[in-house]
Amino acid sequence: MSHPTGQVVTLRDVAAAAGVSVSTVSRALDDRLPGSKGATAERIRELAASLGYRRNAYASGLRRGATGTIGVLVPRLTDVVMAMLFESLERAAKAKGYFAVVATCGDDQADEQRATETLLDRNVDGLVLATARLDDVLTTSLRERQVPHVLALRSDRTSPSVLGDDETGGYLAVRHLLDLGHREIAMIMGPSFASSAVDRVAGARRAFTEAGLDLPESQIRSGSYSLEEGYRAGADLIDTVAPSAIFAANDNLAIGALRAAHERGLTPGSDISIVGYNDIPLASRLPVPLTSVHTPFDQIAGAAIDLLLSGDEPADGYVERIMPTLIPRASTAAPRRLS
Amino acid sequence: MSHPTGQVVTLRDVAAAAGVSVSTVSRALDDRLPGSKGATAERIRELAASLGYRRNAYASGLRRGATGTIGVLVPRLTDVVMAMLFESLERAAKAKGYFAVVATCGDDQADEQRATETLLDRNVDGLVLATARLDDVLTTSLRERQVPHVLALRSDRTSPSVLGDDETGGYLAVRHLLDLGHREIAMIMGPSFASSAVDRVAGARRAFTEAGLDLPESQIRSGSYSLEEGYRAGADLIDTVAPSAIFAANDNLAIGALRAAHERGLTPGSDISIVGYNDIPLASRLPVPLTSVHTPFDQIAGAAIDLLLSGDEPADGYVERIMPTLIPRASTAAPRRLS
DNA sequence: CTGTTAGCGCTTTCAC
DNA sequence: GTGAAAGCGCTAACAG
Repeated sequence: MSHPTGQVVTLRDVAAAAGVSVSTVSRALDDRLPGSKGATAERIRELAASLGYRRNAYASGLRRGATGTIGVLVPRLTDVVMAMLFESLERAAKAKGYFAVVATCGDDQADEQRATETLLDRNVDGLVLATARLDDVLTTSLRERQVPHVLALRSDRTSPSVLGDDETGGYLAVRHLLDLGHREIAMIMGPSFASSAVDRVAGARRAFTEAGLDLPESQIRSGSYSLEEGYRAGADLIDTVAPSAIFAANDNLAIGALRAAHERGLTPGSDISIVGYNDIPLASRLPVPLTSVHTPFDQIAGAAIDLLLSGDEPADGYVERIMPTLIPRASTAAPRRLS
Repeated sequence: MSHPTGQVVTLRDVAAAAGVSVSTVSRALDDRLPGSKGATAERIRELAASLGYRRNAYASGLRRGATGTIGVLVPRLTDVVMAMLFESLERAAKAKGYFAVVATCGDDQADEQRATETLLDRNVDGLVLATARLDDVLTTSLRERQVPHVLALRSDRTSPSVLGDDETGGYLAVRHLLDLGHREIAMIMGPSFASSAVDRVAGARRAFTEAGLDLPESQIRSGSYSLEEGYRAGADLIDTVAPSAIFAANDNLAIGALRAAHERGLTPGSDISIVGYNDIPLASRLPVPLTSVHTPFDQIAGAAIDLLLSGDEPADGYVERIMPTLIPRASTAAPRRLS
């Protein structure tokens, strides 16, 4: 590459052109503190713009000790849920004058560790993690090292977190099925190390209990949040439990279950009801649109960035929960009458 | 945030601990040039590791004039195609010791411009763009400013590009349908500013011509690469042209068309055949698995990174094309006999 | 192979 | 308000 990071116009150039010193230019262009800055400042700013001056983020960051960059860690971006979260974080960060960089680390704890170091090496001012496990070790070390960080979507129950209210979401989903008249309800919960999965089950349980019913372990399948897992678990549940409805703790799982149902000749909505979670864009656009619990990613991301940049250190276990909404669609309906 | 970018251990600390000068340490830790570096070097490296030293990427980048960072620009990450490309680029970059940062810019040309400047402001050593238009203006300015860049997936026919062989892919898709016996084939092409869409149509045309057939404009719909577009176009084609098969230039479009077919009581595979493009993970896991043209993202990303880092400036119009493969699945079958 | 010296581009005291 | 000077942490000449 011929022309790597060769600075085009520097502060020196602007200073020379304006006939002032670099420090004056630096101050005139410093948009952090006061608003207006007198006449010369305005002149300098116009000059800088016309020369095409752009601040060198590295030099600036080196001196300031802060880089205006927020690191985001997600397991994968090919999971639309994570892509949506990142896009929301990117927007929220931008609105505050920050730039978001992302690293992916899969589900491996060692890779998570490595990816975090990589982000920290890039001098990020703080971290948003969507990878938290209930038994997380990484977050402990971040707290010890005093690295500013916020967990999003999933919590370890200790580091500051911004989550969807998963318990309520789980409750809403099952309550919806119960209201339709379903009694044989099974659940595909997702990975048991994720607070989102655990909390959604807890909410589901509450709905059952409230209706004087029970959610036996034999009707719950756990695993990852993948399509395959949904397919496997859905097939297994239909074959062994034959439920009239399935609540999947994630839209991917629900779509996998949809396929299992289809293979067995069951039509979603009429032969079997299926509820997903997150309301990814695809959910409403499937051949049979999927009932799902909508997660407000923009709100979660906004709150996460605010919390990260607020500067306060919240007490251990501090959590903000954003309320989800159930969106009923064609994949759920009253169960078939026994004939 | 209490403890922003406060360097923990610097070269000075390591130098002091080792009883040598900072430049000695800097050289011992410079993993760019020779391999082994004698005894003291080894000792220094161990010491640095035990002290937990991490090079400050900003200071290093400032001095070196290169930052080991590659900027990636995509329209959106919630499009799985773009997410797959980015994840592949991230891996390919990492394998070469680089870090990939991404920015999203939607389909707006002004936002594309802004996002590019943002990436350039972060001193990236080069850019990979998946946003190229046939009438692109941004790429022109990048060439003028001598910014090292490579286009991926889509080309402007001028800047160096690494693409799937879309013409061949389009040919394979239509050839497959023709071989099954289809004659009434319609096409949903995607955005006409994207070379991928245009080339896939060209390939499709070649297959038609070769079979002594024709692809009239009235059987082609263009628009975006979105699910909605697929739904709209699919519905319209079915209602007006009533084709026995549809080739969609993208899996999203195909899935949208699937919904339109379903709404009209048509079962994919038996009543209507549908082919997609890219073979996203979801394609094989739909209730009716989707026939699709597989795009090898890892190869494309690897070639793009290699080309970017090679340092040569390829001639205008230089393009590498990676061969796709057709994956037949249940969504395509021989047409219904006229009864 | 090692240390000294200078400086990447910017920000920030500190005087004026 | 402005400028001179120092320095963020690191690397690259240049001598030795």
